[in-house]
Amino acid sequence: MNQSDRSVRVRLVDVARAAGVSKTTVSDALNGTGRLPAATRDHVRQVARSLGYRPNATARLLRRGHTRLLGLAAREYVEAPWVYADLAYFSQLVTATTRVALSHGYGVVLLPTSGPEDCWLDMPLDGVFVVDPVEGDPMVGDFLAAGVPVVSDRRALAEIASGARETGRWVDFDNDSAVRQVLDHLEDAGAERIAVVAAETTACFHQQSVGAYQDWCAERGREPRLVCLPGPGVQHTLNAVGQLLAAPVPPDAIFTLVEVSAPLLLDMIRRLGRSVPDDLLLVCTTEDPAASYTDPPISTLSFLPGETAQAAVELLVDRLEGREGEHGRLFSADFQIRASSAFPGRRPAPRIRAAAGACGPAPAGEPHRALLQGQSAGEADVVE
Amino acid sequence: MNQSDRSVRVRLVDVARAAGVSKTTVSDALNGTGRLPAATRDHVRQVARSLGYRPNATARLLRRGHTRLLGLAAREYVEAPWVYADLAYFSQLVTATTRVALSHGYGVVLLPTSGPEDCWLDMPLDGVFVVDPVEGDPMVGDFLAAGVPVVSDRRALAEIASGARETGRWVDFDNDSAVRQVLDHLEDAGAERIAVVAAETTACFHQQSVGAYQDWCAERGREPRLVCLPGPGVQHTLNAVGQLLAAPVPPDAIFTLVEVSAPLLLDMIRRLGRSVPDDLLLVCTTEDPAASYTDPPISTLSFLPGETAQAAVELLVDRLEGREGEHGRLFSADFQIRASSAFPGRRPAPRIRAAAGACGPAPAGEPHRALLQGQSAGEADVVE
DNA sequence: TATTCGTGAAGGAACGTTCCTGCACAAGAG
DNA sequence: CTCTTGTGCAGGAACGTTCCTTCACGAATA
Repeated sequence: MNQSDRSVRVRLVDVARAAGVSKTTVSDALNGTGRLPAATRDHVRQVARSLGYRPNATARLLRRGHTRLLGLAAREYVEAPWVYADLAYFSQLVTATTRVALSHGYGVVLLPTSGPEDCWLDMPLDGVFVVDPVEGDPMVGDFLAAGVPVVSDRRALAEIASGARETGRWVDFDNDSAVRQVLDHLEDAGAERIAVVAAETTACFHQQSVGAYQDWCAERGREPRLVCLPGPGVQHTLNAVGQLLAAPVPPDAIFTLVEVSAPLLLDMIRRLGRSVPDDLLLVCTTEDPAASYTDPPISTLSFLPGETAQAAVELLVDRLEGREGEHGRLFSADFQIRASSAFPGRRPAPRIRAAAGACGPAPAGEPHRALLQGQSAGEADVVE
Repeated sequence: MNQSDRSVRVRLVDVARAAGVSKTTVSDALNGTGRLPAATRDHVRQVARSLGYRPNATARLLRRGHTRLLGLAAREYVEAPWVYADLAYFSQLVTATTRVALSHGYGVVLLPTSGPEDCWLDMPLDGVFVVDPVEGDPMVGDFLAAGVPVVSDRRALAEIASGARETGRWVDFDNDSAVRQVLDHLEDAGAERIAVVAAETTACFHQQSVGAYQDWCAERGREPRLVCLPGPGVQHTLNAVGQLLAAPVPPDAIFTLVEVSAPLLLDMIRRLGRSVPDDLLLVCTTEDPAASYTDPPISTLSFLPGETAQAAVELLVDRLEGREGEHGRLFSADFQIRASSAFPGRRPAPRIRAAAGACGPAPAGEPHRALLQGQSAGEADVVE
């Protein structure tokens, strides 16, 4: 957009002059507004076309007061920018966000996760979706202070800037309940030494999940078998599993909290001389549909990036367009039980299963009550 | 950005009034421009901070004349929007585009692939990267006509709007050469019945690749064994492979042109009673690093989404910032030969291998000459 | 004939910045 | 004392739209 371009670019007034009308008339003719006879409208349109006129988006935006642009930031790996494209969760989240935003007439801008302070404020955004914000996230604070509506996927961190005019919206998952659901299932299936593979990040998701695992073990007097990966990449995960299986008393179930190619993990386990599900039960946290096509099919825990993104965008758009809807939405993870997590020939004990999908803005505290109840009492909604 | 917001939002003039100076002074103080003593500058800055002033991005953009926003559109599945997030190629391309753009100070807007005519022109973009444009792509034409620089990943389609002031830039791959490289390799390894799994799309990439395969077969008097998938998804690919292997005289090598989870494919082939590479050689077009961790590791053909995106963005940014650099760049695909594509105990014949990586704006026509030469003569650059 | 009414179109003020121009004043040079 | 030079700041014109207000004019009505 340099000097030569600028001078050659045809503007609204140029069309007006060429058509022998005022710029108001041109604007009205092109936008379908105002009171104009069809003849004038057509004439102006034809002149505009022949001159190759294209409205300047920025000027229009300035006048209209909104940009119809939503920001999307993935904050999890702010400090050590892992290539989050490798994670199906993120790429599905990005795609879904874009699709839903577009269906509401909004474009999506991928935001920098780092950079000069405040640099994100230079972008003309109507609203922002911050994925996995960090503690006291400055980005969230900045946007709220600037009056830009924010939706984040962590309820606890949504309302950072307490003095701001804006108040953050949120979409969240009940991680604790999800992890317990998987662990309970493995326990019911007969597993006695459940190992967990997690990542060594400060991300809310991992912290909460690992915490839930440790609590669950403590409640039962079991020793946690936890491996935390120092970084991303297939190799680390394979190493971790190898290490687990090489122990004197190896685990009889593995639950991965990091995204890994499920078929590859299965192949790897076989190469180490174990068989799923005969020697080892397996549950993977993954969004990769390949997991259901292996032999045996692998049980998966999904955090529904599509649904999350859809809810987030809708929350944001409602706010932007003045519809005062709900302020947040709590989801349950989707646990798909497949052959990889049941010892053959052994029938799992009946168990309560929390309903998957949205469950509304439930009150905080004891989010996994249903599961605990199911464990002690065993009423209603018995699955299988 | 409704009425209440608008009235409450603090503008440059508000700061000026509060600080008792003119808006020029405020602007200069905040931007570090003009001739101002430190005292004034600090005072203004403090007042601005205390009022919570945030500059309006749109107004600034309008005045400055550029938005520092780049558009990114994936056109391949315009008509039938396949969920391209499932394809590692696309998600890596998106990530790389974003990363490189940000490193140059540009944000990236994900563009709609369909929608009301011209709707993409409503976004305030400095330039656009159109991935896999269709024949006579209106999006490319519109942007060029509007004076927005475009870079696309198909050389042939880059310069659609012949009358436009702008002329498209491009990044491209030598598909023909890549496909022949793989086929030659398989032939050298001893394969006699090479089957290809492709997708039934109008995308340039598939058309060219399938064409290259058919030509290659014709040159040798071989019968092509081609399966075209009717849609995306794991299931179709698995079905196709199953169908191929169920033939009376099954292929002894499979080359997939569609993205599929390589470990899953391997698992699937084993379940059908075949062994890689003993009964069947395998080469997969994929960007998934998991392919190199299986047993045996799988040979892959990669179209280097990261490098492509980087080159595209740099081409675009050079143009935007007035640096008249190269007009396009031709890449070679990266063929990684691993154990899955060599019959054990058989040593492949020596072969010429084209250098991977950028090879500059080579003249069009007979792009695979090097390979053909290598086949007949066999000079220089022998690999292995 | 005077008054209303609807239609077609023009003029110009916003939107909130940036930046060019110019004024007042003080200090130094002649 | 006058002329230059430099500093510190203010005024206001852009940027290219949209949209509110006004106005002219012909037709229908009182």
